[in-house]
Amino acid sequence: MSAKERKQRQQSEMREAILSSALKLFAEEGFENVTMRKIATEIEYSVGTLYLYFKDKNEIFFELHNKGFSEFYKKQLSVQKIKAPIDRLAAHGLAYVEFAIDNPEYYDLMFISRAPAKAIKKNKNWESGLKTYNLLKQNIIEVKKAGKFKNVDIEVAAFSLWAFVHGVSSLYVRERIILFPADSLKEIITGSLGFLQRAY
Amino acid sequence: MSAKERKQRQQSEMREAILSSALKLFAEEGFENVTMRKIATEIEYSVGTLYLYFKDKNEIFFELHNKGFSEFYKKQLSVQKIKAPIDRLAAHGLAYVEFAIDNPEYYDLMFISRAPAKAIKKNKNWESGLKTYNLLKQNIIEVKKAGKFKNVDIEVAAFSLWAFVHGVSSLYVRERIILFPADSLKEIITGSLGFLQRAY
DNA sequence: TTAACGAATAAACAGTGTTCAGTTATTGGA
DNA sequence: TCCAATAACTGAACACTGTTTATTCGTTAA
Repeated sequence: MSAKERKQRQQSEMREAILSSALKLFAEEGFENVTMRKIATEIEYSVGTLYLYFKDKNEIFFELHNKGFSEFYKKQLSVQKIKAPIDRLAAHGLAYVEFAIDNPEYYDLMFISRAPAKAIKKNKNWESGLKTYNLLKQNIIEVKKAGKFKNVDIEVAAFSLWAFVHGVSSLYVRERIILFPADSLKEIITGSLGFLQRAY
Repeated sequence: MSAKERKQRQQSEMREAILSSALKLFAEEGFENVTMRKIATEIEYSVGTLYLYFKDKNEIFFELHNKGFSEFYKKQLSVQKIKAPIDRLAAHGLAYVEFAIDNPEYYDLMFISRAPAKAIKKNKNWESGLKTYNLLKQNIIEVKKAGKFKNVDIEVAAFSLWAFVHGVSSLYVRERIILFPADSLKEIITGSLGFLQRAY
């Protein structure tokens, strides 16, 4: 059945082509400026063809959302080599914010935008997000073992830390930190990460 | 010149009518489902008329954004009657998150959505936001006087606290807390506000 | 060779924000 | 009271958006 196999290969190649074009436009022009027609033009097919490979626009961005999470997880893992639990947790938070600053479009898609969130509910594929969240919880457990975080529920601590780094990241991504002069921005952000360590 | 005065009054009445229709639709159907044609139908005028009173759709939502900030500020002020600085700051944070939960559309417009942010840059009217931010800083200063928050820069502390409550609020508003069962949500949020107090 | 099937297309649909020539209403002076 | 000038309003049209579908084209299997 090599004919069928080729068909399947061609199909997944087409999906891949659509995704990488979408990704390119997405990075260049931002989420809101990516249209189905632009993607179609980019891959040199007609608009209708896109709908043979993806249910709708949300499904395309849901796939990019997954790609984002995969890179995100990789970045988080790179921090795990740090031995001291407390330093590791601090680096974890910094890595989180750095990802958002370096990949604002991805971060938007993953944690702010509503578009792919709709697709998530159906696919119940928040799995990728859970994996990184469990990494965080694991690091908190080890900090607890190291004697800090006494009398703090793990769930509460994890959510709190997440909320904090997400707060910093989303204020940055959605440009709500205009208050601060651009050069003091980095200082404020790292300072604020240091601030949270007082809660340890 | 009472004729001119009447003209001006009629003009501002029309703006008000447009805004309250937009607000109504906005609260009922959410930001994305409010169209210029729907607003026009609501006030029983044609679409074109809207553009005689507002430059574009963003300008309408920029005004609603201002209304939101006004209510927001009121809510923040209600906390100022608390005498003990530390309790007051805690209540301040809680009031912030409560506002977001009770007025998700407003919160979205004020701190997440990109639409009115475009209008902000031109009108440089972030003033309303600054007022509430200064309130926060004032409360931090008083907590410092009460002997806490030693060796912490006020700017850093203010940004950190803001980022934290915004993190909680925006995760809620954009529905990224699906992880947690609905009934434990409140517990998590209040618990997380308590967590931050460890940094005091 | 031909019938069947799958892939790709292009036109059309219903919706969006925005513009602007044309119509109507209101005004203030003769 | 009449009439020009001005202001207010309209709705059709424009250029877009995502999505659907009848039709065409190329490939495959008998």
